[in-house]
Amino acid sequence: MNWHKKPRDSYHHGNLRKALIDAALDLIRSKGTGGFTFAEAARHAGVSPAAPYRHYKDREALVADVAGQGYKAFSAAMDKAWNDGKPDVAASFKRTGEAYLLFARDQPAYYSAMFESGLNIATYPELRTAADEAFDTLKVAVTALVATAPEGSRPPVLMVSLHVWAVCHGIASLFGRGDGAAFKQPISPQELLESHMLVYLRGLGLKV
Amino acid sequence: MNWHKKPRDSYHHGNLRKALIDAALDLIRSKGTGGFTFAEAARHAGVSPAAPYRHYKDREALVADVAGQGYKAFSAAMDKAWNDGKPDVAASFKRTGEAYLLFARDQPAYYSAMFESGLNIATYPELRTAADEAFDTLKVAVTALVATAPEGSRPPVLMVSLHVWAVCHGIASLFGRGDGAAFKQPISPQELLESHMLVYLRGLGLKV
DNA sequence: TGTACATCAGTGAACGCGCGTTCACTGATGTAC
DNA sequence: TGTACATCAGTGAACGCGCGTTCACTGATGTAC
Repeated sequence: MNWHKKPRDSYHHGNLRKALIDAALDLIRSKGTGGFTFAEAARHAGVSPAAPYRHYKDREALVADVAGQGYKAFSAAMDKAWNDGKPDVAASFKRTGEAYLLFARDQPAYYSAMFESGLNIATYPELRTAADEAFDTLKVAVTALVATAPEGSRPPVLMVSLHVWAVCHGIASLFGRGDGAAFKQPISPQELLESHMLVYLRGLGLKV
Repeated sequence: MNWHKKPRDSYHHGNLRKALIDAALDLIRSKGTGGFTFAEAARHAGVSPAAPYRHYKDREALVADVAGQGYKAFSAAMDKAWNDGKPDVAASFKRTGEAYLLFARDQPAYYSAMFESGLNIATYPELRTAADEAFDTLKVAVTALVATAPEGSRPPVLMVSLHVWAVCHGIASLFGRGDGAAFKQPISPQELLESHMLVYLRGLGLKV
């Protein structure tokens, strides 16, 4: 974990932006989204306090970039889990929901930056776009799932997608955090999600 | 909104703790959980920067107290909505879920302090207790709801309670915030919760 | 009821520190010819 | 291929400022007798 102390081999850093994001992730993990300064991130990345200004207007812009990268990683994880619905829709759908929980558990710093940093969506519209992209994967999965029902008795995709998103997010946020903030319960997040989806899909009349 | 500028009528403040909590709520609302300093809260409350130390060890202790008060207010709102299951269990249950959403919408500062301040539950065990108290109301409601099913086909109360908690929390966090952080959708939080519970309860075999 | 005294809850001045931000600078890299 | 030059991405010193925290203090309140 001493990567940030490694002396640079040249005057130029090479990839300071990435280094700053990594530093921010480290600091968010240990002190929370608002728990570090711009100068601290620079120090962590091994550069002078003036260097970050070449890449970000201010500390918030850095956090926003972290959130953006988080959405990208999240989107990729969801895509990978869905895997175009192979080998079958039911299994892929389940994997996709689990990917949501795993991301929250394994990447709590990204998760915090994405959902709890209090960044105003109006100020950073690209965050909204990035989030929508991840949500699209979920919608694709739900569309495929809903299509297994007989025509005429298919529930609306958007509604179902939002339900699924909400329940994944609720379970992940409350019970499935990788850090100390979790309200731990005797039932695991994975079990909670699975049991919920079982009941919910039965309620939709879908046999999975 | 100039209450904090009102000169005190005596040397003693009278209720500085409450004033500091109000100041913190104000600041959280405009700048986020981590977006203000201890000195700023003091200034906002109209006292010297040394005064808060009579009541709190540090800034974090103040935020923790805010979260604690938030849980109390939340618990009270849930209790009031449940109203001992009157006039009937189905209506009360629905009201209780809606109370969750309303709290998140109308008290975003409390909501942030409670769920997004990154306070470590191990450091402030009283927060866990306060949260459990609010959750208890939900469990009471679920118990009554489940009891309307024929004996032998009743789903486990804890599981259902956690499902309901998660979905309320997910909807509130993602779509139902009173501040700029909401991922607004064409379906309202209230509609989302209602449609979800309709499907979910059908899946449980409960007629409501 | 009056008084003496302990305790409580504030003041305000002081301190060192680190932060944000600017600046003129410089080393490294890319490119036109 | 060599060279001149523009641009890029850093440095490091400097600044003023506000923060956190401590301290001796003091005004207000509560209470024993």
